[in-house]
Amino acid sequence: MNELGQTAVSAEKAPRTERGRKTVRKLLEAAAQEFGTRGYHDAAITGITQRAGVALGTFYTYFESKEELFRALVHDMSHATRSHVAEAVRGAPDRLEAERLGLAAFIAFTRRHPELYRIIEEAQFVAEDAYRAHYRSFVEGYRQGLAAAAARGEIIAGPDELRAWALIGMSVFLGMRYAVWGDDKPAEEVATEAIALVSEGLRAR
Amino acid sequence: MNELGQTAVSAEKAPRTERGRKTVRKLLEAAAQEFGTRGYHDAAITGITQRAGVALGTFYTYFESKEELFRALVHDMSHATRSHVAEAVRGAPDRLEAERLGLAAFIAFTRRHPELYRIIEEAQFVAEDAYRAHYRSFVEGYRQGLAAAAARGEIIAGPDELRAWALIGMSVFLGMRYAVWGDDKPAEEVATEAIALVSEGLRAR
Amino acid sequence: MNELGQTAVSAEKAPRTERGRKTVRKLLEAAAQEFGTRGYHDAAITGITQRAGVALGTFYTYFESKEELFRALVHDMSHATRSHVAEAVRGAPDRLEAERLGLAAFIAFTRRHPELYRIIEEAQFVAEDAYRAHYRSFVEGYRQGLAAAAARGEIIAGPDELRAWALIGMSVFLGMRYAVWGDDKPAEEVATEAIALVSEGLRAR
Amino acid sequence: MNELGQTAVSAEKAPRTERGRKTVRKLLEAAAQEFGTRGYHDAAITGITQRAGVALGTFYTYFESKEELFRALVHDMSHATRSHVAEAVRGAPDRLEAERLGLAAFIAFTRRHPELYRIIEEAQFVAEDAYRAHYRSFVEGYRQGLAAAAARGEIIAGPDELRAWALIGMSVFLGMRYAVWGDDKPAEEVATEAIALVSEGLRAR
DNA sequence: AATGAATGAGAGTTCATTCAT
DNA sequence: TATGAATGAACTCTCATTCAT
Repeated sequence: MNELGQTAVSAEKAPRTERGRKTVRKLLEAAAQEFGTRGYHDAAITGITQRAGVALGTFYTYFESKEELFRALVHDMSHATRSHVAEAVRGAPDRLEAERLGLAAFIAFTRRHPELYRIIEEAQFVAEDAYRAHYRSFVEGYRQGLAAAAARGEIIAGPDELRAWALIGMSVFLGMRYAVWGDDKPAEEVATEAIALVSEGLRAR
Repeated sequence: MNELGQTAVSAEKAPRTERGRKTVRKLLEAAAQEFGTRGYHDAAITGITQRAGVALGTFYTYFESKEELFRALVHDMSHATRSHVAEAVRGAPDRLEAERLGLAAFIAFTRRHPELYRIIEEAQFVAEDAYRAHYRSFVEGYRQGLAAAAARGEIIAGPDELRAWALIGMSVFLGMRYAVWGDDKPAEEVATEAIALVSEGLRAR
Repeated sequence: MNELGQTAVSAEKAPRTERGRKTVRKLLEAAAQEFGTRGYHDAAITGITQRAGVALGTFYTYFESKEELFRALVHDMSHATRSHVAEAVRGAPDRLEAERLGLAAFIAFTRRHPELYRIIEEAQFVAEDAYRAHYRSFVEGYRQGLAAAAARGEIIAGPDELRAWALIGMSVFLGMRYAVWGDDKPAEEVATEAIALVSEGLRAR
Repeated sequence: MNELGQTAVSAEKAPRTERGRKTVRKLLEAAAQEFGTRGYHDAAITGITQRAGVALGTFYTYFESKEELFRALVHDMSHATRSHVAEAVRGAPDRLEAERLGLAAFIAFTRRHPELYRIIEEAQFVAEDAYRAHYRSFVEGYRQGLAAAAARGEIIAGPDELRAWALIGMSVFLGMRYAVWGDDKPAEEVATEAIALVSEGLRAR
C-alpha cells in the first residue's frame, strides 16, 4: 500500500509541485479507505476529500472523475498484490513450494488489507476492463510459472492457462473466507492444506 | 430460472390472487434481466416495470424496496444454482465423477444464465449477508459430500471445509472465465481438465 | 363520540342497507383514530380500512375522498363538542356558573377525547372552511348567552362577539395545556381558577 | 421578520462565506412565503428555491430536510413574535396598560405577518416540540410579568401560570379572528375591549 | 494550488384513487 | 356490497461535477 501514487494520473492533471504530489497521495489513501469500507457506490467524493483533509474542489484538480480515481486505485492495487506475491515466491526451491509460499503471502496480505480485496473484486461491477486486466496479468504470470515447472519436470504437464485460473480462483475464495470473513486459521495452515490438495490430488491410492 | 417466485415476499405484501402471483412472477423475471444486464446500481425500478409491462406503482404493491427485491432474487438464484448442480450430480458412480459432472453442469448453466452469475456475485457488494448465506450453503453441501466420499475411501481424507471452499472458488472462477467471459472451450472439457487437476494433483511422479 | 355517522355522506354514496350503515360507522370510528393519532397527512386510507377491518376499495364505496371524510369528521366532532358543553351548562343558576360548568365539561371532554381536539384544530390547515364554521357556531351560541346574561343584569354589558372569541380562545388553550398536554390539575380546578379570572378581573381593588 | 437567519443551521452545513450567508437568508425568506401561503404539506422545495432564485440542490447545501428548515423558521418566528411584543410593552406605566399594549402590538403584528401566525400554529402538527417550546417560552415570560405585577399590588394575586395560558389563548384567538380572518376592528380597539374584560371582569356590580 | 458554493438530472418511494371482478 | 390489484403523478433527497474566487 506504500505503492499508492505510482500510477500516473492523466497528464493534464498531474501535480507539478511537491505540495501537489503530497495532496494526490493523501487523496489516494483516503480513497482506498472510503472505497474499501463503503464500496464504490456509497463512497462519496466529499467523504474522500474529508478524509484527506482537503476541500471538495481539490479532488477535481487531480482527477477527472470518481471512476477514473477508482480505476487508478484498482491498477495500483493489482500491481501491489501481484508484486507482493511475486516477492514471496522468489527463491522457492521448487514450484510446489512456490505455490505454498505465494498462497500464504496472499492470505496474509489480504488479511492486512481487506479493503484492497474489496476494491479489486468490486471492480468487476464498476470497471470490468480493469478487473479483467488484473486477472489476465495474474493468470499470465501464473501460467508461465506452471509451464516452466512442467518443462523442468517438477509438475506434471497440463493445460496451463486453465490450471492457472483454477488455482487463482481457489486462492481468491480462500482469501475471502480465511482473510476477509474470518481469521480462524493461520495463513500458513490454509496454504499448506490447500496446496496439499492440488499437489497430491484427491484420488485415494 | 423457472423457480422464480418461490421466495415469499413479505407477508404484508404477498399477492392474494392468481393475478397478483402472475404479476409478481413477471416482476421477478424482469428484475433478473435488468439487474443481470445493468447491474444493481444502474438498474432502475422503471426499467424493471417497463420490462414487466406494469406501472411503476405496481412494483411497490409487492416489494418494499429495490434492495428487498434484489435479495429475493439472490435467494431464488442461489437455490436454482445449487439444485441444478445437485441434480446433475445425482447418480454419479463415485465422487470424482460427481465432481466432474457437477462442474460441467455449473459451467453450462452459467453459460445459459450469465445474469444469474452476475447477480449472485454482485450481492457481495449489495447484500453481503445473502451472499455469505449462499456460499455457506454451497460449502456445507460440498463438505458433506467430501466427508462421505472420504469415509467410503473414494478420496483421501483431508480438511473438508477448506477443500470445499477451494473447489468452489476454482469452479466460480472457471465459470467466470469459460462461461461468462468466453466460451472457447466446451463445458465438458473445462470440467474434465479441472477435475484432473484436483484428482491427480500437480506433483510429478 | 357516539354521534359518529350522524352526518349524511353524499347522497350518491349513502349506504342503503343496515350492513352498509355498519360499515360506514366502522370507517368513521377508524378514521377518528387514524386522523387523531397520526394527523391528516400521515393518516393513510389503508390505515383507516385496516383499522376498520375492511378492504381498501370499500372506503370509496362510501366516501368521495380522504378530504371529504375528514370534513365529515370535523362536522361530527364540532357538533359533539358543542352539544356536550351545552348539555353541561343546562340548568346553571346563572351565567358565571354556566361558564364554569361549560369550561369544566370542555376540559374533561377533551381529556377523554384528545384525538377530537386534534382533528378540529388540524382542520385549520386542511379544511379551513369547516374550521371557521365550527368556531362561528361556537361563538354565535356563546354570544347569545352573554347577551342574554347582560340583558338579565348578571354580567356587565360589553362587546359580546369579541368577548365570546376571547373566552373561547382561553378555553381552547386551557384544554390544550391541561387536557391534551398534561393532566396535572383537575378539570374542575382549571375551570374555577380561569372563571375567577374573567369574573372578577385582574385589577386590584 | 428581519431576524431571519439568526438561527444556526447545523454546523455541518453552515455557510462559510458571505455569499453563502446571503443565500441562506434568501432561502429562509422564500420559505416563510411558501410555507405561509401554501402550508407545510403543499409547500414544495422547488417552490422555495424558485422563489429564492436558486437551484434545487442549493437548498440541500444548507438544510438537511424540509422539516429541518421548517423548524428553523418556527424558531426564528417564535423569537420574532415574542421580542416584538416585549418591545411594545417596554415602558408601560402598569401591568394592565402593558397587557393592552402587548395585545395591540400582537394583533397589529399578526395583521402584517399572517404567514407567521400560520407557520407557528401549523407547527403543532408538523414539529410539535417546537410548538410547545414556543408557547412554554411565551407563557414563562408572561407568568413572570403577572407575578411581578401581583407582588407590586397592581393586580390581584392568582395562579399565574394558568392565567398566562388563559390570556395567551385569548390573544391567539383574537389574532386569528381580528388579524388573520378579518380586519373589521382596529387593533387598538380589539386590545382595549379585550383587556377591559380581563381587567374588570364580567361580574356585574 | 486550493476552496466551497452552486447546479440539476435522476432516482426511489408514497399513496389517493380507479376499476375489474 | 366488497375486494384488492393496478395506476402514475408528485415529491423529497443525493451527489458527481462545474466554476468563480
